[in-house]
Amino acid sequence: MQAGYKEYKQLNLPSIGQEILNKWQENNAFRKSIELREGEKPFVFYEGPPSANGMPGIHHVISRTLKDLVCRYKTMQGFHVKRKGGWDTHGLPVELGVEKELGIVKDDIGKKISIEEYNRKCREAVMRYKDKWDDLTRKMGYWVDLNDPYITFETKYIETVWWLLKTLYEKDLLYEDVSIQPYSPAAGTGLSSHELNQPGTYKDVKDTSCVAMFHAIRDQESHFLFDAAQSEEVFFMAWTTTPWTLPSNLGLAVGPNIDYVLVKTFNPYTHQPVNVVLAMALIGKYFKKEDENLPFEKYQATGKTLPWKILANFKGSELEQFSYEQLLPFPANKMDNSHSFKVLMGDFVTTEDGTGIVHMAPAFGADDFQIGKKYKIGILTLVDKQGKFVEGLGEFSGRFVKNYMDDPEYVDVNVDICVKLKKENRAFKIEKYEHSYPHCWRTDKPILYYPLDAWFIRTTALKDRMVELNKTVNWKPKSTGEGRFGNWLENMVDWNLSRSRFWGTPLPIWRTEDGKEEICIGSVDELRALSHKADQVLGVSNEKLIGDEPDLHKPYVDEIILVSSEGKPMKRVSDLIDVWFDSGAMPYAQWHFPFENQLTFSKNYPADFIAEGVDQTRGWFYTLHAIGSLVKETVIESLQKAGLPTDQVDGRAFRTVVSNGLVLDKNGNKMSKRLGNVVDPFATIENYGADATRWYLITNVSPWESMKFDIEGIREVQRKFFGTLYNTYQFFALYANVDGFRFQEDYIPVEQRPEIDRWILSTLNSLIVKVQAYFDDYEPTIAGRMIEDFVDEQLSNWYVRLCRRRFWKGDYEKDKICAYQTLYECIEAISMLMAPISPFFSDWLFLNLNEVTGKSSMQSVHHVLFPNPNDSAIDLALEKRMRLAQGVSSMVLSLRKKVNIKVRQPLQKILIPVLNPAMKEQLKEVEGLIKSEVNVKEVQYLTETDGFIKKRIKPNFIALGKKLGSRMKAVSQALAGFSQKDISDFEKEGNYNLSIENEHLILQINEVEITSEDVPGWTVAAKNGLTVALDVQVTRALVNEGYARELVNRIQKIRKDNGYELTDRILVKVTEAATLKEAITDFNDYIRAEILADNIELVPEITNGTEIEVNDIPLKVFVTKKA
RNA sequence: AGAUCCGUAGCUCAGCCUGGUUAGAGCACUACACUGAUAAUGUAGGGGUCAGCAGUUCAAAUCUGCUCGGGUCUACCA
Repeated sequence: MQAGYKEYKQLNLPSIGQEILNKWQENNAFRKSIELREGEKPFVFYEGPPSANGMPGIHHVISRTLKDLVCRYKTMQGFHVKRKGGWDTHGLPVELGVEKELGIVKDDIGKKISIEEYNRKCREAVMRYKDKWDDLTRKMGYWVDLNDPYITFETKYIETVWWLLKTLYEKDLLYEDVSIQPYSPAAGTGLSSHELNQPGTYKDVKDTSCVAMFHAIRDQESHFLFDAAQSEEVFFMAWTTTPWTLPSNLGLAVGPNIDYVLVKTFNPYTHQPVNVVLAMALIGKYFKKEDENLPFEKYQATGKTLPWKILANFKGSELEQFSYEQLLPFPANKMDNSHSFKVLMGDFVTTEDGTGIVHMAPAFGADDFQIGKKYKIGILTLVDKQGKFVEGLGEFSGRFVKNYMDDPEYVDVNVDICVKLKKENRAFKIEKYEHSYPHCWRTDKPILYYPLDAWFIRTTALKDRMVELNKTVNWKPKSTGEGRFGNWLENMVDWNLSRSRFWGTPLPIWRTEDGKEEICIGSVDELRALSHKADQVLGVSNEKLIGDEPDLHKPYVDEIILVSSEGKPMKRVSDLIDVWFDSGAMPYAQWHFPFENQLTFSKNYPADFIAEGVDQTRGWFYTLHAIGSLVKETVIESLQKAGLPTDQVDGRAFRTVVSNGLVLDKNGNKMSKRLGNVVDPFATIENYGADATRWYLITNVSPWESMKFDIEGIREVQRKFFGTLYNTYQFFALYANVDGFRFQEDYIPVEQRPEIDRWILSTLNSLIVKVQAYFDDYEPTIAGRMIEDFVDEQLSNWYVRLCRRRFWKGDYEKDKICAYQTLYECIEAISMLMAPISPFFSDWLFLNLNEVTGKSSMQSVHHVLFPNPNDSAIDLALEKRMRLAQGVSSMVLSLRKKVNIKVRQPLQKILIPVLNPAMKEQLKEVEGLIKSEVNVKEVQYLTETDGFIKKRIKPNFIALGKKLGSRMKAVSQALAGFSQKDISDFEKEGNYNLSIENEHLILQINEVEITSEDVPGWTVAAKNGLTVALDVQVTRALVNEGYARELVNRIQKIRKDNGYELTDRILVKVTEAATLKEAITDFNDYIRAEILADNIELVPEITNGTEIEVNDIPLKVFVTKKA
């Protein structure tokens, strides 16, 4: 234990952070905080694994602060809160980073670099910034166990993932299918729907769109068109924003119930007469009303007018199976299929855009594919997986359909296709069209829809369960769960698991070449047994691939050959799985469940709490939730087998989820490296400390709202909150050291302490109630703001200010000890209340106190239990009347200001009109505080009988509103016209008869509000129904007292300037000044007591004294320390 | 294009759910004061058509509808 409280020169938050960090390290504070709660009720938290292949940013600080504060709070509440860290290590971000670094593209893998080598690079790259992350974790005070994290690339982790996959496979929830999927040519892989739903994937782009003209073929069915046109030039018009799909066109879809027209007109580009078919509703998009039926013979190529005329009307259904000529025939898209190039019926066709006729390229659109299948029109995939046209497409062969390679010389092939169509009289309108289009979340390149074989999880089969379970999840904010997440679940599609990449968890499915037999492997043992069998049956050599510590990654797993029941070799399908499955599997895989740690798992499932950014709504939150819902039964079975309880398992992976918002820069722009407005979290913590940073991030806005990050805000928090609290501590330490207060005396019961002590303790306990409630409700922002208000407004600006004298005046006896005990308790409680948010400063504060008093046996504030409110200390009436005192004081100070009388000048009295005895009682209790605070000698209460008060009456709108309705206005007016006598009659009777618009009304006294407004003849201030008048008369005695206090003040300043100790006694000489002599004589005792002088000597002349002024009177004083 | 959240002082935010008559706080700015907590503090001042319009109501920042502006999300819209 230390002798005295540490005192400091100034507040230095970063160095406090450093100091406490060292202390934590020495004491293993984090580990101990968990060990201390061993055996207590667990509170389960899951850490969403970050990927360490990028630098951490300030937005990571906010979500981690949030996680940390909840875990610290729950620990302080007595829960056992384990916090296992984790790393997300697979997936596209890593692979693309490595490709960039090595200067290769996907196609080079396996050619220029072996897969083995490539994956080794990925494994290295993924932990590239691990040190930085660990450093940030430490410095920001995020307590998470980094010694034993789960790592998604480890064999054990993958084994659990495989177990999950096998579970799904066996339930027929994992299947393979061909479908049109979002595909990223730049990344070389398909994407899942939730990858497509990452923020920012949809971007507005300007594409060349084109209305193409498909030449109709005259036959038995279609001849009426040609007859109506009296021409062979009849075209179907179809609009596309992706002209590159036109060579793959195999059909045109129309809405069966949509009205179409045949229009005679000219091609605006070639000026040839043409007849076109389009939806009637869309005529206006291509033709002007005033051009209708203009004489065709007057049409001029250069003219602004385009004559047109409707020749025929018909429904879409009448066009079924009409044939047309292939638009862009090439060797590569020659079709020998009688079903191709026909007009088809499509219910999805609308007349909102385009022409009402939809061009169908089954390879590149899901709708197209479906319809195409139905009508057997075939499929043309004329684009390869790199995104370029295949051979056999003439001048377009080998060209990228979009600029996937970042080629500055790239010429848009879409434009060239349009130009070709234009020249061939096959384009009616070509224009730039702006629309939003999905882009790959990693490469930022446009995706395309592409036919792929892929493995899917049948999430839709469990949709209802997922929706139901979601309703029982506590979402913060609620709207994210109901809206964003709820809608997402409602519109769920099956989860596309396949990724054709290299660095990821391989899909553990092996099959024979003919595809007849297939097996899903669910554990390493199973793989080992089967490969051993294959060694024997097939004579292959799997042995070396699957030793004690097998690497389950590519290329090794691909080399393992298994054997089917018929003795045929089975090879692994080439797919890897979506990296999001890895992270969604963490509740199980982090414990290597069910292979090990069943007990630990059962105690840590599901999570009570998780928190990440909103961007994870459709990412991690979804995959956790989906997997939890899908494997519920299997988890229960496994636990039962292990003889463990299962009542915790209901399919939810988490019970409460907090999604925090984006961090924007101070102007509200998204932070991005490109804009250079990213905030470096290390520098911020370095300069301002983690405490101020965390406090700012939490208290500025609710976590789920996007926050505008402004460094000024941290500065303000530092000054306003931490500065004030530091000052309060410093004040306490200063005097407690003088008096040797170490909380050794008997505890003085609260009810025996002075009013003001009882008040601050009551306020403190009320604060504890509220802070607990808000923390419990995951509303740390409000909790923090309340602590702030208490520290600034109540503790520092009222309690300490009013009690200052109690700490430095008088002997060390009961009142003083009360003051010390009270202030100590407040500071100590604050250190605990704020500990979850600002862990360093709070611990520093706690330890500074506790190292002297030894009140707590704990080594850290994070080991103690969170304060519980002492209900008996709460006295709401007291809190209320103190607010009254604060109000009165504030008004008196403002009156003093108005008449320019400084507070140091004592005044005789204030007058307060009281409307009832209760009010007077309330005020009387706090009278002493008011008097000393505003430096007046007495408080005089004016009652009605004094005849001084002028009252004002107004309706109590809430009470009267319902009763009066529309007569409210009239009553309000009537009351405004009340005389003083009317009001006092009303008060006397308790009710009043009012006649409004020939109607009699009886108003009750509680239906109006009566306040005092004025004390005639006095300067008054009024606020919230309270009025105060100040007696501004300054008598001679008061003037002298003012002088005395002024003199005391000057001499105190000299004491301080001379650097005397608080307890030093002094000798004082003062030059004689006529004006002051009386004051010094009359208030001699007072002055000496204040300045700790035995005597004040009045002398004619001082040669080497200090010159001072007392109320503009110059004089000299000479102060020396008494030997 | 739809869904959703948001729009209150120069800035950051309360208040809105549950309507009630002078719309608050902090920061910033200006002036004055205070000074044994002093890189603090107090008092005063300027600064708001509560985005706009319409409706409901005796009464609207608050409830409803529409419009505008911003964010986020949804979308296989050809």
